[in-house]
Amino acid sequence: MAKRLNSVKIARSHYHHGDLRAALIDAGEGLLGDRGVDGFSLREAARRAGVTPAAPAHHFGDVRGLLTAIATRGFVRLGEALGEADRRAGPDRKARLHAQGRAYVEFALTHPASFELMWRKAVLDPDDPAYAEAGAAAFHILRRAVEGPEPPPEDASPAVIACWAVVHGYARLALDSGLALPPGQLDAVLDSLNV
Amino acid sequence: MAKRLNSVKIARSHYHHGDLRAALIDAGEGLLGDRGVDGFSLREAARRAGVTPAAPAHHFGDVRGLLTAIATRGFVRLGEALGEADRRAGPDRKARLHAQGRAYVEFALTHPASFELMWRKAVLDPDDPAYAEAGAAAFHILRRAVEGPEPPPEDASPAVIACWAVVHGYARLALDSGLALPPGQLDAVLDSLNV
DNA sequence: TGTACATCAGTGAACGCGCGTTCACTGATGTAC
DNA sequence: TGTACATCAGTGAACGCGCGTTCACTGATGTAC
Repeated sequence: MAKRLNSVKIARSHYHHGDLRAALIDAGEGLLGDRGVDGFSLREAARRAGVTPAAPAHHFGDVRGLLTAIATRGFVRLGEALGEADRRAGPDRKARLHAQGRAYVEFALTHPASFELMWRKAVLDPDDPAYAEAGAAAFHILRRAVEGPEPPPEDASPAVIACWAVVHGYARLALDSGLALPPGQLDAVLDSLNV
Repeated sequence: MAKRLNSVKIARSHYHHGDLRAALIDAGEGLLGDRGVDGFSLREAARRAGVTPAAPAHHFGDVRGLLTAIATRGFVRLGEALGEADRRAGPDRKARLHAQGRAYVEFALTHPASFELMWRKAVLDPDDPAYAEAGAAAFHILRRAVEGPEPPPEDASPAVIACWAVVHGYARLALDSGLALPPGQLDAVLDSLNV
C-alpha cells in the first residue's frame, strides 16, 4: 500500500471528505452568487458540497459561522485585489489611490453578493477574530496609500475616511441604485477630492 | 343614529379596520426598527396591527408589496428631510449641499433598518411606480441643489454623482463599519470635494 | 325612509414548505506501544 | 510491522418552527330604487 505523501489526495472515501471546510466555503460562495444573500441556506450549501446538512456543524458550528467564513474570505480577496492594484500603480500617491479605488469598485461589481454579505453584520458574527482581522487588513492597505507606509496607531485620518467614503459609496451606489455609472466617472470623483 | 361625518372615526367594529393599509405600514416600520430587515415577517406585522395574517393580502398582495410600501414611505420621508434641510439652509449653494448631506446621513443613522430596506431591491418590487417615483423625487432634491433649479433632462452630472456617492457612502460606512465617525467629519469630507 | 343586494375587507383554519439543528450512529484515520 | 483504541468527521433520520399563502366564509358598508 503506497504511502500518500502528496498534499493533494484525489480519491476520497465516502466519509472524511478531505477539506470539507474549504469545499463548503466554495459551495457557499457559488450559492451566494446564484441566489444572493437572501437566498442563501445552510442546507443548499451542504447539498452543493455533496454532503449531509449536519456536516457543516463540525466545521462552522452554525449558519452564522459559515456565512462569517465566506465573508472573511471576501475580505481576504478584497485585500489581495487592493494590494495588487497598489503594487501595479507604482510610487505615485494619487495613482495608488485611484488604482485602489478602481479595484475596490471592480471587486464590488464583480462579486456583488459577497460584497453585500461582507457588510451584513446582522447575519454574521462580527466579533469573529478572523473576520475582524481580514476587514482591518483590507482597510489598512488603503490607509497606507493615503497616510504613508507606517500609519500612526490612532484612528484613521479624515482624509482616509473621505477616500473610503467616496469609494465605498460609489460601489454601493452602483449596486444600490439603478444608475449606470460610466467607468471613468470614479476617477473624476476621486480627482475632485483634495486629499 | 348620528351620521359620522368626521374623517377620524375612533371606535371601529371588528371587521373593517378603517385604515388598515396605513396601520400595516406603521406596524411594519416598528417591526423593522425592532428586528431589522432580516427579522421582518408578514405575520408579525399583521399581529402588531391586530389583524389576521390573511388581511394584508387585500392591500398589498404579498410580503413584497408590504415591504415595497414601507420602503416607499422611507423615500418619501427622506425627501421631506432633504427638502426641509435645503429650505433652512438659505440660498448659498455650498450651505444647501452640506445641509442636505447632513440630513441624509442623519436620516440613515436615525432609521437604519428603513434605510437598509430602501435599497434592498432583492426583497422589494423595484418596478413599483410609487417606489420608483419616491426614490427619484428624493434624488431630484439633491440634484436641484447641485445643478440649479431646473436640471436638464439628461443623466445627472458627475458632480451630482460625486456628492451622492460621498453622502451615501458616508451613511453606509457609518452603518456598515464599526468606525465611530465624528459628527463634523462629513462637513470636512464635503469640503474636500470640488463641485 | 326603507329595503334588497352587490361589494368590500375582514376572519380563522388549514396547507405545505424549507429551514436550522439535534441525535445516536459509524466508518476512517492516526497514534501509542 | 502489527494491533488496539481513541478521536475525528461524516451519516441519515427526525424534530419543531414560523413562515407565506389559500380558501371558503361572513359581517359591515354603501348604493340603487
